[in-house]
Amino acid sequence: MGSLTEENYIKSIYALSEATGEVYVSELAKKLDVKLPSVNSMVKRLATKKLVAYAPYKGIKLTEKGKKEALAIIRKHRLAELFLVKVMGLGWEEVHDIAEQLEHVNSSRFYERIDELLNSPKFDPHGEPIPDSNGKIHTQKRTSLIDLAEGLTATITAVTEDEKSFLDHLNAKGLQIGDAVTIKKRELFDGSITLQHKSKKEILLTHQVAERIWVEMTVTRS
Amino acid sequence: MGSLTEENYIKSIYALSEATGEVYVSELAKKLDVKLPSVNSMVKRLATKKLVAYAPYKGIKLTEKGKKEALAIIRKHRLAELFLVKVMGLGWEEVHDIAEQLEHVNSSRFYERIDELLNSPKFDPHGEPIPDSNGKIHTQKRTSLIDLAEGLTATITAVTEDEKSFLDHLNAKGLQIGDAVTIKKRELFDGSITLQHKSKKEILLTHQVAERIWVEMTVTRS
DNA sequence: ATAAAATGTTAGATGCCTCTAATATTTTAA
DNA sequence: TTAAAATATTAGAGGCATCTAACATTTTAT
Repeated sequence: MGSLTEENYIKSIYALSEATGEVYVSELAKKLDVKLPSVNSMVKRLATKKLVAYAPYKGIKLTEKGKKEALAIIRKHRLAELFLVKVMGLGWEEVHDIAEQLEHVNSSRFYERIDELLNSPKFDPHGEPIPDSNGKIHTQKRTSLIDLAEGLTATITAVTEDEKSFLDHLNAKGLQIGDAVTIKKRELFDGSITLQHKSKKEILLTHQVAERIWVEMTVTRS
Repeated sequence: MGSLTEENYIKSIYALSEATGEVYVSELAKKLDVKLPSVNSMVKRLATKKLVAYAPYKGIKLTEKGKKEALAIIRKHRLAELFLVKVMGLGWEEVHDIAEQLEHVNSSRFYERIDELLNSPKFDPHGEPIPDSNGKIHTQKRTSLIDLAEGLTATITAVTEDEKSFLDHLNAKGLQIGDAVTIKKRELFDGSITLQHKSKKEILLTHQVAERIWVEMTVTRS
């Protein structure tokens, strides 16, 4: 087990490499809110521990060992988020910061039990996949709001994006996980979508927002 | 908020001072499993932060500020233990180490919610009182197994002692929080007690063990 | 009352993680 | 193609938390 700081570096390197492939010292410094030399010396330490492969002036890459550690932390983070929402009844927009701390708890028993209580979930409340205990991510086809034709009804299952501003936006519109919505109108012009919500209110979502909302089709009986 | 290490020092100083009044550098070193000079320099740091009062070669005392911080940590520890047992279904003997980590989580929301879910509990699963959010401990008369007369029936509500060996001992005897027991026989000779348990088994407890078990009298209707 | 034992402190070093200031390399643009 | 801009590294220092070795004080027991 590395230190808390080390875990945060590993996690950030993983996240950045998922997003952009290569990871640079400057990006990492920005993400972790530390200065360049701090990153430089930490990356060197991580390299001696064989957690990253690193050559000066070149990008940073996680080794297999590093990747495994990253996935273990991400698993804990996402399990924690789901647990905070489903078991503890916290709002999806307020769980991220708590999960940032819980992800560093070192107790297989604790996370085993969370996994059991949640019935080995595959996605966290923001729609991100939860790696299994071996670090394997089971990706699975998912349908976004923008994939639905007009008139269809579906249930919101998750959202991507951890950002509080996004989650607050959805809350302000009155949307929650589990809500049933019907596509009222799809604007060809700007890709925005008008929903019919259970509250009977009509809700207008921009394309940018709608594509981040995952749904499950409501089965229509014949 | 102090560092994790600082919190552990504060907590240990509080625990030792509860047990013995005065706290000495050597006791603290033993409890925290570090060498004397480490304690010495940390205590000096804590003194400059006004968390402890300290004069060389004299004992260590928490200031009001230090005491407040200690009680906040203890509150979090005990809430966490109860939560792990009651909400997550973990065994009382396995929650201590996890709570040692959760007690450092910095989120009033998290602990507010735990407190709510547990309905503002007054005692943790080991029978220790839980300070309220102002650091006040509501002590309250409690009845131990050794206070009961023969023939009386009561329900186990908690135990003192955090030690795994003690908790394992009780588990081995088949005793759990919530179990109803009847006092079958009290030995004058050695203070041991024979219980009638719901499982219909008779259980023999030494005085030393029985006095650490808290019970609530079962109300007898007329 | 003093020597031995127990306890506590100081000095100086190390690892982790961060910083600023100075320098080096790589990329980009004139 | 070379100067400017962007990016990365090194050097050196500081705070936190720990250690070992050497020294100081207090307690205890003869």
